[in-house]
Amino acid sequence: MAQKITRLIDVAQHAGVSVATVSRHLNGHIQLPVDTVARIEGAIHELGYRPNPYARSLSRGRSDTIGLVIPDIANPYFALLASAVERAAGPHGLAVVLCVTLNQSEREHEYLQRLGRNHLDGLIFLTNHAADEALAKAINEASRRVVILDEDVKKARGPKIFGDNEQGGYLAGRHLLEAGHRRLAFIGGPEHLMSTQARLAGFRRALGEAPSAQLTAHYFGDYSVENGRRSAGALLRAGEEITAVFATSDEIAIGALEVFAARNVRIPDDLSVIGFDGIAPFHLFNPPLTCIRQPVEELGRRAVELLASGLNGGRMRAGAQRLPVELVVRESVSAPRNGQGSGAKMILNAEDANRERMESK
Amino acid sequence: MAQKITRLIDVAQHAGVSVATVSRHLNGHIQLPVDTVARIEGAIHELGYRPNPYARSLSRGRSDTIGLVIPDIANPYFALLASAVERAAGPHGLAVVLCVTLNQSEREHEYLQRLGRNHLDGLIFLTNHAADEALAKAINEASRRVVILDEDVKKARGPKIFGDNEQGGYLAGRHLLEAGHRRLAFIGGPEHLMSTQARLAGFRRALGEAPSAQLTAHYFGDYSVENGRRSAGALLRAGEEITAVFATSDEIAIGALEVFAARNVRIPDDLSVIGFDGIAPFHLFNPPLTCIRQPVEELGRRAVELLASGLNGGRMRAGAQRLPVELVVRESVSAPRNGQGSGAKMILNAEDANRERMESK
DNA sequence: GTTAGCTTGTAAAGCGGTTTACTAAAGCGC
DNA sequence: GCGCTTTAGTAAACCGCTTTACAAGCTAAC
Repeated sequence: MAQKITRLIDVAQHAGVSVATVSRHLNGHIQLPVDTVARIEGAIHELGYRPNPYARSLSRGRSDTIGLVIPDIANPYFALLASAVERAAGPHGLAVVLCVTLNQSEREHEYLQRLGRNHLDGLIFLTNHAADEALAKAINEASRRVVILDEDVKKARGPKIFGDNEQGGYLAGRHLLEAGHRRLAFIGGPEHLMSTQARLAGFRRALGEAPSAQLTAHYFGDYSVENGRRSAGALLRAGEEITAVFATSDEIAIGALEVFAARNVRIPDDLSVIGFDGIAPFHLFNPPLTCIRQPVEELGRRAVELLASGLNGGRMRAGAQRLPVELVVRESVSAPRNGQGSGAKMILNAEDANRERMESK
Repeated sequence: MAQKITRLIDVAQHAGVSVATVSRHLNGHIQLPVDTVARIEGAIHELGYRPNPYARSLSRGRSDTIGLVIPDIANPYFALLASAVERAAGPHGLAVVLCVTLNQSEREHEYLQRLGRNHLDGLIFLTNHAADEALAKAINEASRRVVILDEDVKKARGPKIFGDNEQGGYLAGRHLLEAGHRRLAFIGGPEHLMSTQARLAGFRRALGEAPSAQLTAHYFGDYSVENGRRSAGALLRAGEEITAVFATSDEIAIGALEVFAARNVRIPDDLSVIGFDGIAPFHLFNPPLTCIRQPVEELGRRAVELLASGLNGGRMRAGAQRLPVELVVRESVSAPRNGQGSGAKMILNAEDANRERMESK
């Protein structure tokens, strides 16, 4: 119980050498005769020595620790990313600490500062809020040690890893078009985010390929269930004759589907829906949700590889890598009912409209 | 760029006092005249000083950091728990580091060792694998600083916080019984885990209240999708005339539902299903899944409060606290087909979805 | 006036490592 | 045997902060 914690000096004494010798041996800075090595290793094993990470970090001025900056670990998308990062970091001898920001730029700056003070060796940076010049500036000052992941930080230089949002939007649009839809709605994340813009751009590119297709409505908001609900509600209220919706995140899709279910909008008979991200168990939904799947684990892995190579003095070439996304066809997209008609409009009766009004306060 | 990082000594010099004075002021160990305080605070602010956490930890012999030991952060259940722990820890001045074990006892011991070496001040310990005497022993040696969460470690003393698994099993069983089921199956986690045993015991207690009810089959395995698939497959293959299944985790339920869907087993017409945990978006499943919901966030919060009080020398009374679980009625349970009262089936789609929305706020 | 007790501070010894500067001993060519 | 280079190893400074031991200056009590 009251046993003393083994220190380097204990190992040294036990092995009959000095602490410096043990330290340099441990860090591979010296080549020792086999019997000395044996004595040292023996002592370490016998005493159960483990270096004190705080002392080590203090002394070396680096910690072999990277921070994973994310908005929210409760979100399964980020959780999966975190898991991938964790697993990828180990083999590089890097520990990772979770830096949850709740999307507050104050906290983001805080972690950037930790990087600046060398309390963290590198950062994998994922932020979800609108452009922030100060943030970009802070990132650029540390550029060799941060990789931007999943969502762009405008004006920040340095390496970035994204899913191919534009292509994802395009695939979603084309799939809907091929099913025969011509009046489409887009429920996006925050309007000025790269991910939203790229998904929208890709979606528009697809629509451009069918002369009669039009983006009848679009909505923006957080990547949240609440935004999904609100936007879906607004969409129904607007009464546009929309036959298909592109919900650009798992959370948005879930919120929208809740509202559609509550209003008895049948998917896909009344309305086709396609999602984005594809982390939630959509294959068991009613109906199974067609969506664009992001390569979440690959994103995390790549970010670590890139950062690790940068920390080892490797050249991290600035600029974005876009990893391919994938269309997962399930059952939430079918041909529009009357070629043009929308069930959505019809089912919105006076009572629903009233409730809408109440809720929107 | 090449600016030096501000150290305590810089602050001291700038304020015209010694480092000890600044340090003691910062740690509240001294009461200084207002003008001295003003000079110190001014210097700190002006120089943008932040203490080096490694130096601080090294010097104080503690880190104000607790470890959250969990099997897998990619699992939404654990992710939600982690999120709650994170949020609860902040106000106590505690940082939390994620200790992902992948259920390997080697890693669990590693983190326990870190605790023993004072690299971590406390541990919230969640393990999912079968009993391990050595683990219990290691935990007992540090008992004042670890709280066991969610799953028991047998023979470990000290504070423990669980959902009320037995009551959850009971509620599930009673609900199924009330719907008229008499031949039931149980798909559990690892057989010797407390959570599995308690859920099974509760389930059996409920069945005991209906003379003709019997637990026709039970399966054990990991809390994994794969186990859900395998057990559901075995269940169908066995050909028992089972009318209802209790799937004891989100993952198991998902795996089982996949198999049922693939085999065209209609839920609830052919088979009623009730789940456990209730983190996944089951309200949008086909059909919406009835389940027992665990108070995940409350579990995390309580664990932190308990640990924090223990670290402050408070008395952590040993023994388990069991937080109440909740039955969430949806549509995956109905009367058995050739049983009586099939008219009781609910068709409350809209209303149910609405309630979901209210609840999730 | 001397002793005692605050108040406001200081100097310096850790905490447990890493690393630089240096030495003693051995190896080697001639 | 002599100078020169390796090899094997040491002592001590240092990383940035906390904390102990102590001192000077001032007030109050005896």
